[in-house]
Amino acid sequence: MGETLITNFEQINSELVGVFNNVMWIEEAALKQSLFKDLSIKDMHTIEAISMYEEKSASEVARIIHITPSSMTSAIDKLVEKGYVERRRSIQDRRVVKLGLTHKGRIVYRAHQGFHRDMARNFLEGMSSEDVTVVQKAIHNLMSYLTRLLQK
Amino acid sequence: MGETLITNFEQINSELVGVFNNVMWIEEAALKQSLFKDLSIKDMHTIEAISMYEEKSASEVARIIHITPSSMTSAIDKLVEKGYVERRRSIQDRRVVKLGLTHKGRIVYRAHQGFHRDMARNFLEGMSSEDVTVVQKAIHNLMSYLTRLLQK
DNA sequence: TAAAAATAGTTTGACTATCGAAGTAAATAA
DNA sequence: TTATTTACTTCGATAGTCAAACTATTTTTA
Repeated sequence: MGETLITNFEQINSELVGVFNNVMWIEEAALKQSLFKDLSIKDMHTIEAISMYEEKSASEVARIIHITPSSMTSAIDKLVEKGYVERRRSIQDRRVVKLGLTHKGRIVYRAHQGFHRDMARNFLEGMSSEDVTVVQKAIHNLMSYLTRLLQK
Repeated sequence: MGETLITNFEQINSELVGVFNNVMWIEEAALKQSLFKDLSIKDMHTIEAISMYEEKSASEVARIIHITPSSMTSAIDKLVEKGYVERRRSIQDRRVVKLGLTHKGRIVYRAHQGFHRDMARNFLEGMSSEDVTVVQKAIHNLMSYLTRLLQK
């Protein structure tokens, strides 16, 4: 590895760390400045995991965001109270609670998607289509590395 | 934008979100499997912010990780008790608390740096030096977008 | 098919991280 | 010298998390 490459690696490494260490906090701060001040970034991730179309059960959502079912219960309690989420008992299996977004929940979901898109757009700023393919490979590399770690 | 490019954008967007939503959790899980089970990912970020060489005050570290000075006090209390961090009163200004890593703190700091490097290496896997430059630009785009948001 | 086991979610109690407000000690300005 | 500001700490309140025990329902099994 030449000196320039090493320098590149160091810079990429340190900016990657910078992004990871700040992105959550920035998302939280953006929420607090928005119309949805009553949501934390964790609430937002719950709403994101519930998502728009497929119905999910409480425990499925808990698994996605890595909290226990009991924590899920109290998280959902608050989101229901604030009017973002609906609880419905499943008809097929009456033990199961199906979660869905209310109108207000859908609005904030879409707004948050917009935030993510802005981030992705800025990520790819000024890239040719060949460049985009390279970046796509990189982010895919990273995601599959993390998935691999997750499975261990 | 052609259809392929749109598809690329969607995939990059969704993997980017996937990375952000999972990386903290994976770092936490990796810590729990390591020799340093008594550290949370937030403890690790505190240690990271204290860093190896330059002495930093308690309030500087608090600013870096976005917590209040009072939260910093109790975070440091625990890291001191567990033997990762040292408190020293500044001689120049005896109100100031300078923070430093102990031997054990330095070991875990280096281990965590290794974790980051592995991530960066996987991110760049199979890339030519031209590709690396492209990826470097992308991650730099993202970091400066976030920095811009942060300043607002 | 009746009883036992498993599953989905909730409640409870304990613990931890966080904050803001008030307090202390030291430095700086008036 | 006194008043103000600064750096940190203490205190009390609040929110998120978990594990264990519990309820209701479904599935298995004897």
